[in-house]
Amino acid sequence: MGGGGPEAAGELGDVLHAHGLRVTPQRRRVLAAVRRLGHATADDVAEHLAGQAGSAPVDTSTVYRSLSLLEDVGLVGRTQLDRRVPSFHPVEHGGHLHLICDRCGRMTETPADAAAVLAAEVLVRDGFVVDTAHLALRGTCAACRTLEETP
Amino acid sequence: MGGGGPEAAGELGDVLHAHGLRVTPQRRRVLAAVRRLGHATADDVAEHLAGQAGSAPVDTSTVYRSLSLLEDVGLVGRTQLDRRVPSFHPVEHGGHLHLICDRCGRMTETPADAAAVLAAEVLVRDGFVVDTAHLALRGTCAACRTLEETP
DNA sequence: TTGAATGCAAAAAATTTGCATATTG
DNA sequence: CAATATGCAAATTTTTTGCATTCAA
Repeated sequence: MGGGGPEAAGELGDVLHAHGLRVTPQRRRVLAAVRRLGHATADDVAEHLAGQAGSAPVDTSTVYRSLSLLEDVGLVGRTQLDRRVPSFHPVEHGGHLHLICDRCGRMTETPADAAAVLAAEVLVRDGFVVDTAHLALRGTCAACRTLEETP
Repeated sequence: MGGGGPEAAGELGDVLHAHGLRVTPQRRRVLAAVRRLGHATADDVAEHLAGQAGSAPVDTSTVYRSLSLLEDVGLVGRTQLDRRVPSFHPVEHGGHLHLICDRCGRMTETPADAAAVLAAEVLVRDGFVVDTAHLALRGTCAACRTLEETP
């Protein structure tokens, strides 16, 4: 059983379709790799796929192209975990961060993947799993900042 | 206004000293550039410095070395704003993040620079300045995770 | 069928490194 | 002075591109 799950494939198809793009085994495999690895560099993904017995490796250029494309459609995010190269991570749907302005009190939302790096870093450093779905950030919003800077 | 400010130079000296490193004009200028630009790629920094009349340009390799070093000592952070290359941004001092476990309620601290990326991203995307000094993250701590996974 | 996607190979970026020389502490 | 940092040039590593061929819709 298990492993992958049909809804994942369906989701990929839906999303790519919605953007007028095609579903190919390479794209499926690249996405699966990112999900499997949690967070991985382009090279990690390529290596992972190359190591899969029974399937042909996926060309580096295709890996890059797929990752960028998956990023475009919002299925993966890109961050800087390693100091050198960016790494990619699956974007879990559903969450937004809440931005709460301490001046005007207004609340805005921003995609949760902004916190992916933070979550990853805190996980590595402290073993703490951040609940990004319920993350509220306090600070100063753009409007209030403008007001402050032009008195 | 003012720009720059003497405390900045002092800070740089203190921090580098604390790490047994030397203060050089190049490092000072690279840091100043990052602070001036807000967020910039290595290339942006090099270009910015090259454009300063009266001072010699700083070699690319020195820019890279300085940025990495400044990152090591915590004065700048690195993120992936652009899709291609990482960008660097000044790290504002001041805090630790609070990690609050929803299971056991215990609070831990972790260096604030973990949130630098998040802050930079939210700033660019939403124009919202996150108050990282007062940032509390909720989630599950390492200890509780272990308990859950081995019932 | 038919345009989009892949693989391959080569090019373009980006980042790092070795070493002589200049500088900092 | 002694040790560290810079600049320069070359090497690596990472990412992108052009094009013929293959494949998904």
